[in-house]
Amino acid sequence: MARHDTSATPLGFAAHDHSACQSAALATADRLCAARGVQFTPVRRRVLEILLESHEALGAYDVLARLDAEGMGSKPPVAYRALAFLVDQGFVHRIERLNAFIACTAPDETHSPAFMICRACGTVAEARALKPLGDSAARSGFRIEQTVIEAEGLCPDCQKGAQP
Amino acid sequence: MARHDTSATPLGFAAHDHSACQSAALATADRLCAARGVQFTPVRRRVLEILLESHEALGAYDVLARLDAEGMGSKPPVAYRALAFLVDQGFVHRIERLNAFIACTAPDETHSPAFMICRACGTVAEARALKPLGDSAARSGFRIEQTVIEAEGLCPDCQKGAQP
DNA sequence: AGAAGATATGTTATAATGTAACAACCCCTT
DNA sequence: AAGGGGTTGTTACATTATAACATATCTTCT
Repeated sequence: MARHDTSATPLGFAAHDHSACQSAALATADRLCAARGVQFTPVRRRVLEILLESHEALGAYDVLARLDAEGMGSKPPVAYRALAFLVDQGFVHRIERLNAFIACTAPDETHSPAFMICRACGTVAEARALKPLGDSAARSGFRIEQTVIEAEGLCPDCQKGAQP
Repeated sequence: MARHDTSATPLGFAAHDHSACQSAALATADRLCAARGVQFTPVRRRVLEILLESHEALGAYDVLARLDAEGMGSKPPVAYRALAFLVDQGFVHRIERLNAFIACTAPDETHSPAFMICRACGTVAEARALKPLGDSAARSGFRIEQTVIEAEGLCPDCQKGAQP
């Protein structure tokens, strides 16, 4: 936890303009919610902002703690419901491996995301997933609706740091 | 829960000889533990047997309940430790999406597994994973050590059953 | 504007999942 | 038999998550 510069923080492992990416994501969320006729309420918006600000995977209780500090809700269901909404709308992804949530980097495109999780620094980078099962699924007759793809390893910075 | 025939139950979505697959998996585990100089203790063996018998993904507390019923341990750490051992040795996989564990179908080969999880009946089938990130990882410099690949959808049987 | 219905939030309470820490035991070697 | 490594037993607790119901807010229709 300590990734709060206003700009030029890494997105994944590449530098980017952080504040621009934040406001773009919020604008996209505004637009899509309006288009879909769903409510982008203050709590929901604030939770998305929290995830965008930190640009890390945060646990539901981390998010809740921030909401609580701001007087926006102190009980687990408040955070879980907002997170469920954001995940449903595709603005946030759940990282199963970490029981955590992270803002989507491309909320305006439907995509099957994949994540790279650094086991040393905890950074999570989103990537585009390839078809991970090839035709095993087709051959077996299984109809895939959604996939979880999460790679764990060492990010470029932490490799330099000489972790085993 | 209800998949306990002694043979010809589906492995994933294809029929197979269940009792043969069980005893083969146990023999492999015996052999590998001996080769690796680690102890295949009664609790560890029993946990693997439980997972092989059910041939489903079971939660840690499901496993614990069975151990308890047999007088082999009643406290969570007993189950969690045995499961951690089996996962370390590659005899069991953890399904992140379900917080559950399933016996590996190919414990003698090192592999990066992928799973197909039927959302209707809960059956979990193991498949071989393809490289799910292509060169995103290589391009970004991320060094992958382990991947979680879990597809959720409908198995062939449940598609017939007309789930939406 | 007002009422009805749908949606969202607040709250209580509890369920489900997972682990740290230490004591006791077992087996093997010295 | 003493010591050491690994395994198990147990206590206690931490973390993650949800059901259920009351209240509030928004939306739509008249």
